[in-house]
Amino acid sequence: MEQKPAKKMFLQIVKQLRELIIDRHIQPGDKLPSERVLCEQLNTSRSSVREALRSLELLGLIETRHGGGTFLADVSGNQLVEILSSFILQEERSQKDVHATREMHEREAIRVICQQSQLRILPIWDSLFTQIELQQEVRRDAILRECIVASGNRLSLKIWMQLIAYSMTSLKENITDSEKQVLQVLLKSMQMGYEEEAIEAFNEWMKQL
Amino acid sequence: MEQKPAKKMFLQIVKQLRELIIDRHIQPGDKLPSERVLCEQLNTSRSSVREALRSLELLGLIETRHGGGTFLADVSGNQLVEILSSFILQEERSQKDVHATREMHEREAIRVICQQSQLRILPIWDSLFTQIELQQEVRRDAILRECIVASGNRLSLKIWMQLIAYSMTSLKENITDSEKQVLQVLLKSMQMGYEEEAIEAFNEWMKQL
DNA sequence: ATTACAAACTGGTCTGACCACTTTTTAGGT
DNA sequence: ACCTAAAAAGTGGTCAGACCAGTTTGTAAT
Repeated sequence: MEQKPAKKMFLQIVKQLRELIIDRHIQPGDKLPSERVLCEQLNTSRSSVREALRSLELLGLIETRHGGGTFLADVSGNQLVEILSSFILQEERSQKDVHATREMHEREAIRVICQQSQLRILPIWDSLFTQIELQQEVRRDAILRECIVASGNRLSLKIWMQLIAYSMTSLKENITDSEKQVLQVLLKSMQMGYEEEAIEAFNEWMKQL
Repeated sequence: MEQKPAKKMFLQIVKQLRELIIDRHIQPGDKLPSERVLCEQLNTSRSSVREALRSLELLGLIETRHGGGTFLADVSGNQLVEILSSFILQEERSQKDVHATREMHEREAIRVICQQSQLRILPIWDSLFTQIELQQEVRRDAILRECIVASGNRLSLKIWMQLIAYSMTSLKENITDSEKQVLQVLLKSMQMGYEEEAIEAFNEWMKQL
């Protein structure tokens, strides 16, 4: 049993693909091993490999050409954000930058919401507030995604989601009791349009994680 | 040709799932039809349905519980429509979003510099100030690049350079006389660590372009 | 050397099967 | 009637194999 089936296989494969890309120095535009080779090397089935590849494709991290092969997304092919992918996939030590950049997008979204009254009155904020209050299971990234979606910047959303996908932080877990207060401050400040207070609360929240 | 198999099946399924969620008023936290039901209703195979579902799972839009079912992710479900439409429908990149995102990275770099004294005392700021004063040819993007480089976030720098490449703005041209003053305010504010003043000057600068 | 064709390779889709886990139903006993 | 425990059904997780439809590569004929 060299492998623990603890987590979902397709997620493990995503991680293994990342390692494979690093180890073999695969560059953007380069070809990945074929699905059949991959499932043999990773000791899994082609279906699972495909589930992982399709996920990465929806994220825009890879391109597939029928009959041609699977390729690391190429920057030159006017895909705007693809460069991210290679950066995230290939440079392990850059987690700090990924983290900082992700927070940048989150902060900016909060600022945008604070500055636009029509965004501050969205019902989602009250809904979130209540859910947090009622101790319901709320994932951290869900809250942040709402902010970025609300901010209306699709490109920012796309960048952010790619950053999230590969960040090993605790953002994909539910919030805890100790976060309740600062989160409610954040939401209320946002609704009131108090930009600095909202940013302050956000920074406080991030400090806890 | 009533149906175009032009696009990948799993992308079509993602789209159809979106419609299904809308039509049936499926709310966040609600259960989706089972994989076996879906592949029957969508007239496809379970493999393809799974490829679509796994993609959405990596995006955090759905949750799956082994033996339990597939559920719309809490909170974020009601934004599913927007997210999917921007991802799947290959919505053309809005120049506005590119612009806003680029400015976001620039603003953040300025904030970082203001907040770290060792960045504020870099000789480059005095050098830039003098060059502007002496009316030398200085490209707008050169100034901004210095800021982002100084901020130390290499990922942000990579993203920014990509955004610049797609920007149709006049950032690649030299600064004009009318920008001199606001630029010098920006630089001085940065050196002094006056974050709000620097951001103010930056916004003023951008408004002119 | 060039061209045309065949073979090998690769992604795309589908079917069926089995396992692990959860939910629902059912049967038994109180 | 109620409660409990076992059985059944439902559901996601994984795998193996097959066939199709494109692409790439190798090869033979010109």
